[in-house]
Amino acid sequence: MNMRRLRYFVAVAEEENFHRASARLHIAQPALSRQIRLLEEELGTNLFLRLPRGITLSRAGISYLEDARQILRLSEQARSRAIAVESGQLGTLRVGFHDAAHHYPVVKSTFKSFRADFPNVHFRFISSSSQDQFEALTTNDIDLGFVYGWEKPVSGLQHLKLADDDIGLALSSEHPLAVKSKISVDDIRGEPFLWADTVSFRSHSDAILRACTAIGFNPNIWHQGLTSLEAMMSMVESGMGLAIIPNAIRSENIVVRPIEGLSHPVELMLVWHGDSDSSVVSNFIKHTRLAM
Amino acid sequence: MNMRRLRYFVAVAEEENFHRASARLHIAQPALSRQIRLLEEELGTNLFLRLPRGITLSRAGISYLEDARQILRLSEQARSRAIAVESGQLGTLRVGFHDAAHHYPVVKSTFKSFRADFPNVHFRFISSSSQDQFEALTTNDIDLGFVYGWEKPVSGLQHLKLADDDIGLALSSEHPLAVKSKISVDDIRGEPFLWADTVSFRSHSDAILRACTAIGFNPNIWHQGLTSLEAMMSMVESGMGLAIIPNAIRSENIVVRPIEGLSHPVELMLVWHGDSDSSVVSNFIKHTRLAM
DNA sequence: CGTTTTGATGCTGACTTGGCATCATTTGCG
DNA sequence: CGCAAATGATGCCAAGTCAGCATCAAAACG
Repeated sequence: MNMRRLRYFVAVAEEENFHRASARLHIAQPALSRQIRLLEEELGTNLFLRLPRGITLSRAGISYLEDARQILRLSEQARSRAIAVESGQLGTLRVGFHDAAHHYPVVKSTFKSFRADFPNVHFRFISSSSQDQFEALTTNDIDLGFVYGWEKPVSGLQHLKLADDDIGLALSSEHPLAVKSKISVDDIRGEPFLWADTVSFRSHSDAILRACTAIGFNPNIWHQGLTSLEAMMSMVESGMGLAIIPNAIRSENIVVRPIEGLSHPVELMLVWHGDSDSSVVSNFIKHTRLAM
Repeated sequence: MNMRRLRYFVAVAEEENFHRASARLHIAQPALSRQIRLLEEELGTNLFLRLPRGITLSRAGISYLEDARQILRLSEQARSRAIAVESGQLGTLRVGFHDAAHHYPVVKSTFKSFRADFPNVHFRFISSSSQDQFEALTTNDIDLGFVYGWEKPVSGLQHLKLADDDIGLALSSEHPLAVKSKISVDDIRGEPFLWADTVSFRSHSDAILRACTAIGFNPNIWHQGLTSLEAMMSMVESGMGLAIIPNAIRSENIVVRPIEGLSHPVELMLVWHGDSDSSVVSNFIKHTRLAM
């Protein structure tokens, strides 16, 4: 079966005349006559009724005309869609997200700018830890990852640093210490602390604890097991205790203050697979660079 | 664009391997390799990523695969539908109906039998007078007509007589005359009569009037302008008067009795266009003959 | 380091398609 | 009525398309 035959058939069906159709198709009439006959033989049924003068669509032809038009439409659509996908105008991006990423303005502006230029690209968002994202990138389960922490990407992955940050003390804005612009370790010795779940935040929470003990501060961990930044902040706001979180994390009724001597640098990075030559991905990376 | 290429593409995409796909398609591997390249050139985009070892679908390829499958499915469907239409298994029949036709059992049994054998044939029913049906048949606006009356079909139309009938007197079963099995003209002289609308029933009502006067009966037309048999019968049942209708017309609480000497033969006919060689139409006619 | 796997390329013959000339039939016009 | 126009069909040939075969190139495997 040849698409050309379908095009020819549609032309003849529309003109109900071989000569006019052949002119429209820029081929000679006998060629057209034959192609229609071949199409009919291929289908095993007549598409036209041969009247003493001229032709008309048969019942089978009427049915086939509808389908032929749809096939041609679909065929053209298939081509343009493939090209749109190729050029990155159309498609789906699977993006891994560390929850903290949403607190950095560069993320919002990147998506805003990308969406303005590529409205037909769909996103699939996958919230997961940085380690899981490295994993997912190498197994090609996601196309891009917004990774947060201090881990360096594994080999074969490329990355772009989006933001630098360090940790500080989160406390309710009604807390007496909120008035101070810089907190010393002595200020918070004995204060009750909220602590992240050691499974969800893995080495992250360990590293923070190590940084604290390094400056001679042993936090009084009052409540623990919080599995998200949102949960942590909600508890801080309720006055359940203080928490150590990245400085950029903002929430109503909460202030974050640096702690003298305490440092645990963290980075927000966009990470992707090195040998992916996909236009959607590289377009996204380009927009991220522009949005910084 | 060639459907074959789409089939080849789907095979390669499914196998992700030229050799296996070529075996499945019963062609040599180089031929397949080239057809895929030609398809890619035709589309203007790569469908596969050439990896150092083997191939994978590109993003464009994934998109195109979906569309290619649909095109192939549709193409096969188009063919089988055309053949089904050709053989009369599928399609639409436009059938003209004189309202009286529904009172003859042969109509019901014809449709029942036809529907059992051809469940995929759709009907479009068009209620219209016999004259309008002859017209519609010649202009190919309907495929079949259930025509009622005494008019002979115009030339170029073929017909099959389904039922013979004659006219009689319709009266409420509570009417004193209902006990008589045969009515004489003297019985009904002076009785109030319901009469059909002379426009809707045209020459039909004239002819009946002529038949009445021919036997010296001048009906006392009390109410007139009824445009359907249903309306007429409803009025008869209400005791508004008597009516002259075909004997076969039956309704609850109404009896129809022959009138001595009065005759106006009417026929129910199936009429169709002589040079239509459509299978659906001829199948329907065959079933009608069987149902008689 | 040779063998296997996997895709690409060059060449040739067979099939497909289009153009040209021509035919057959019907219709319309003087 | 007879001739021209309209309309589709057929025969033949050249150009294009496609498949098979042999072969190459690169990478992986043992």
